Amino acid sequence: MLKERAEQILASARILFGERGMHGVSVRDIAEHAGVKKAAVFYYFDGKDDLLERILAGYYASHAAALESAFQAGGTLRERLQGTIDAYLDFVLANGNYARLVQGLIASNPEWHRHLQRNLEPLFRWTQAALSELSPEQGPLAARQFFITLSGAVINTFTYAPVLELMWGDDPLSEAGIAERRAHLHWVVDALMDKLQASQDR
Amino acid sequence: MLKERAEQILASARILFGERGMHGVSVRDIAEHAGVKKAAVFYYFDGKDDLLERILAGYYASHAAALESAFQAGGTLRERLQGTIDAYLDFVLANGNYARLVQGLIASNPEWHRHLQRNLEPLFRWTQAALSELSPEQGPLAARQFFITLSGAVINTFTYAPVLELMWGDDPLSEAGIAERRAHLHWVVDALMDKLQASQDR
Amino acid sequence: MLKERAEQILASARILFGERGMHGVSVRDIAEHAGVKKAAVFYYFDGKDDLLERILAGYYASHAAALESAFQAGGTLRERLQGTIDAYLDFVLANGNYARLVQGLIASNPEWHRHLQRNLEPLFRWTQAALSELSPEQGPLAARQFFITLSGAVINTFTYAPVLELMWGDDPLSEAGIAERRAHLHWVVDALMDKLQASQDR
Amino acid sequence: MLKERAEQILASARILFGERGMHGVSVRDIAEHAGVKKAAVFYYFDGKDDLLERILAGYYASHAAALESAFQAGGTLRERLQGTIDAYLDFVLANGNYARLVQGLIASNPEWHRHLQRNLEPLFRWTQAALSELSPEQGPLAARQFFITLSGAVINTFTYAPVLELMWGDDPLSEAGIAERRAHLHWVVDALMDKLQASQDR
DNA sequence: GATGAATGAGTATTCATTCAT
DNA sequence: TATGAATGAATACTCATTCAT
Repeated sequence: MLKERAEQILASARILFGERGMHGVSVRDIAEHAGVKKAAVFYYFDGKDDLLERILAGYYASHAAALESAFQAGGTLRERLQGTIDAYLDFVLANGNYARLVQGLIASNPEWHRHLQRNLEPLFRWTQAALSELSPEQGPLAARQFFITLSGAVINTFTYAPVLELMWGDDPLSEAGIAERRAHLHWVVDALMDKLQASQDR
Repeated sequence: MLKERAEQILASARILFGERGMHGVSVRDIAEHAGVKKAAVFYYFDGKDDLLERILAGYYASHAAALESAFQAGGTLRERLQGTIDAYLDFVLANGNYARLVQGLIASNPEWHRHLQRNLEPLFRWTQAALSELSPEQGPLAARQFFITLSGAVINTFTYAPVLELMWGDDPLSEAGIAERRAHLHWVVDALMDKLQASQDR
Repeated sequence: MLKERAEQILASARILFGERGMHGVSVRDIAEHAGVKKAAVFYYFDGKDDLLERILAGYYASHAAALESAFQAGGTLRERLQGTIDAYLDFVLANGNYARLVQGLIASNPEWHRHLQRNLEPLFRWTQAALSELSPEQGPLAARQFFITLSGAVINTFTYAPVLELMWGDDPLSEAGIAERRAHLHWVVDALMDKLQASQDR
Repeated sequence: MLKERAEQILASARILFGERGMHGVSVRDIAEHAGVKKAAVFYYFDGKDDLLERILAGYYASHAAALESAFQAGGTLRERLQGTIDAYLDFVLANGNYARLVQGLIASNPEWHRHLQRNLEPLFRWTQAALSELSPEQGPLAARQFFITLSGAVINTFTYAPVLELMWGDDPLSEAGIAERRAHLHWVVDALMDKLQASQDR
């Protein structure tokens, strides 16, 4: 779709924004990383904000697509939730800096909140729909609470990773690390579903 | 301890850094917010980094203190974990921008990772010690996995709040919102402990 | 080689650094003197240090070239020494602020010593080579002593000039002044050579 | 005369100005070096310029005194010149940073030229008086030419020292280095006097 | 389609100096 | 006699962006 040149720039911006956050990266940095003249960045894009917007748009599109198919897969609710967790994990894994970028943005750039909200919305709607059988609309077991808890559990895997690596010595995002984390999250979902269904049965 | 003027400046920095992240705030902003001349900031502090360092130091000290007493309280493991979750929640609640500041820093300023790690360390050690009875050293049920999951569940309550507010219309950090969240987290801890103990008994 | 604009800036820096020393001149001063916006200075150069470095590099290159041909000219040792003095004098004369710049740097900016040394080195080596027939390696008549004495005698002509002008009323760097100084230096070289050869003959 | 505190500050300023030049030293640096509060510097002195002025005044007074006695000693002209060179050398040696300070000032701070001139004046008058028997008023052998040549030969010993040390490996201002230099300068004076008297006799 | 040149507005930080106490 | 507090003005340097070519 985009010219090769533009894709190059976008890719560099994606990497750098993810690593150092929007404010921590200059257009010069992006151009240099992309092996392109600074003015080219402005030729292909409408500036730094545009760059970020497109990166987010790309992420959101594939993020939503990834989760949608998981949500809409067949099987029990539990299986679909596990599938969604897997899809989420796989997506963030495949889109290296997504988690850090969004988290950094959410935590430090109020001007992007509305933007982020628009794109978080579908994810939330799906969670809500998926859990509607078991989850009340309000209260501590409402879908929205699980939304926060589970997305926090997934996202933090990635945002905390560089700090945890310093602490543990080994990389939490290595293949083994991710496998362990995935098993843990599955176990957590099981635990939550067990209890949710138990309280339902009562 | 610090002079009134310095306290004033530190408070402003705490607020602004929390709202917009370190890079998003200029010394000028801080000075203006504090009602002080820009040069006064440099008179009382050694620059922006020093300011951030002191803010973090303050946070960490009270954060650690808050969690320590919870970890070391009596009662069953389950009660102590619930107490810790409560303490964590209360701490972040009382230190408005702590979560956003740290999360923004972790996600966008690699140069602060080491610093953050030093102060996350005791928290992790305590979790590990607390869970040692039930939790294996390695694998999906290792303490470190619960550390990520639970701190993510707490932290995200706050970092996602402004975006969720846009989505839900009501403030997730209102008294009611926090009460609901707290109940949810207690329920989650129960769910996890139930399953952990069940697998132990087998 | 350099763009006109850059040359302009460099020229202004050369003048101002020479007049007031590195620390005594701000980038603003340079920009104003060059009739250029301050940011343009940073567009063309990597900052103040870069500017100084290039000025020095330029000076050194032409300085070395000027002295080299004199050292390597034919004739008796005495003639070659006289030629070198002339070349030195002519060079400093043609590069107005060279002497003041270097002297100011040497006397007040330790961080530039290494840099200055690297470029003084070839000059010293040549003196040493030139005098090797007459001069012992060590002691009061070693080449290095003559190096200091003679370069001091030349350099001081220029560095002291503005103060001497206040004292004498007439400009030591006027054509007549320089002619007188040149004759004096030739006389001095003759005096030194006479005595050096006399002690050799004995 | 001055309070101990003031003397302390003056001493520190003397050292630092000599090492890094006036512009390279801040009042803060001086205060810290002197182990005194910054405001104390302004209490005892009228600011940075005043400090420099007093340092120079002190130097000049002792400089003039040192040379005066040498000039006015008995003996042949040659002996008196040698004595003066010795006195000059000894003075600069005893007043470590004098040469560097003055040279740095002369080469980079036009505003101090008048000041320096006033204090160079007596030195020049004495040289002129001393050489009046042998030296014509005008031309290449005028006293003023010898003034430049000889003071340059002495002064450069000190200003170039740190750079020459990098080049030679050993310290030109060590006891041995100075002894060699002193012998060299005596030899130079002899050479100049020999030739001057020879041309006189003709 | 691409870019070298240029810049206005901003950044963190330093510094000599003043002054109330 | 001293100094902590305070600051206006300056400093080197960065940056997103524009625009003529």
